[in-house]
Amino acid sequence: MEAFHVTELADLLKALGEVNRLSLVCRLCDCSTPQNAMCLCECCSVDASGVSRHLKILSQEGVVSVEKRGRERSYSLNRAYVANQLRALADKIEFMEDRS
Amino acid sequence: MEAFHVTELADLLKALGEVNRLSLVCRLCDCSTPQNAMCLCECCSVDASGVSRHLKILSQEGVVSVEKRGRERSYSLNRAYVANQLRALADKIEFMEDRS
DNA sequence: CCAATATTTGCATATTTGTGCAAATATGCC
DNA sequence: GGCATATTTGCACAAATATGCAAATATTGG
Repeated sequence: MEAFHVTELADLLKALGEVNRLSLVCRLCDCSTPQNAMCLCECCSVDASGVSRHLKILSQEGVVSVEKRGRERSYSLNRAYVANQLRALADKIEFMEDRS
Repeated sequence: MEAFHVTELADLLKALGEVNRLSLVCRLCDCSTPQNAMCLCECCSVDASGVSRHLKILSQEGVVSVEKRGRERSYSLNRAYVANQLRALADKIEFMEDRS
């Protein structure tokens, strides 16, 4: 029985493993308040439509949450979720499972 | 000044974010001794040449180490390295940086 | 040296992915 | 209502990626 759903975890890592998306995530790391997409455009080298698509992928993978506010959408990091997933994998990798 | 080299970290995550490669990594997780490629073939749905290519990518990203032994190559996980990278990202994501 | 085994590489290919632009959509503001 | 702003979507396209097969390479063991 696999402790991980390999496919789902791979999807999460793939979402994080693109440089512009990871830049978006790093940018959101340092924001205490939710940010809209226009503001996030500045941190990566794609136009608004590209940012929109990247944020959609991050949202689908649970990396960010989006809240509609007027004509803007505010994005915020799901810090605990992402950190826990990464740490779970780190633990699996570092500490071999006991198979007694 | 960025604590992370975003590009390099993205490359690592991308290497891990493919389902067959992550399967290989998970398989190596549970091995106390280095494994050869033939043996690793069983855990993912690609032929030997595909496994060879995936292992090469993992090796280039520092995920696995390879040791030549006769006509076989033994692969082992760089547990500490990968775990530390993942935890560093987890920490950055979870704990917002102090900008005092 | 030869046969067997393990791995890599060249080639072709199908699929996915990232991207920009322009158009469409949504919504606030006057 | 009508304009301005924010975001999404359709389309086209180039580049990257994953894959299998067959051939090449490496190396062991007899």
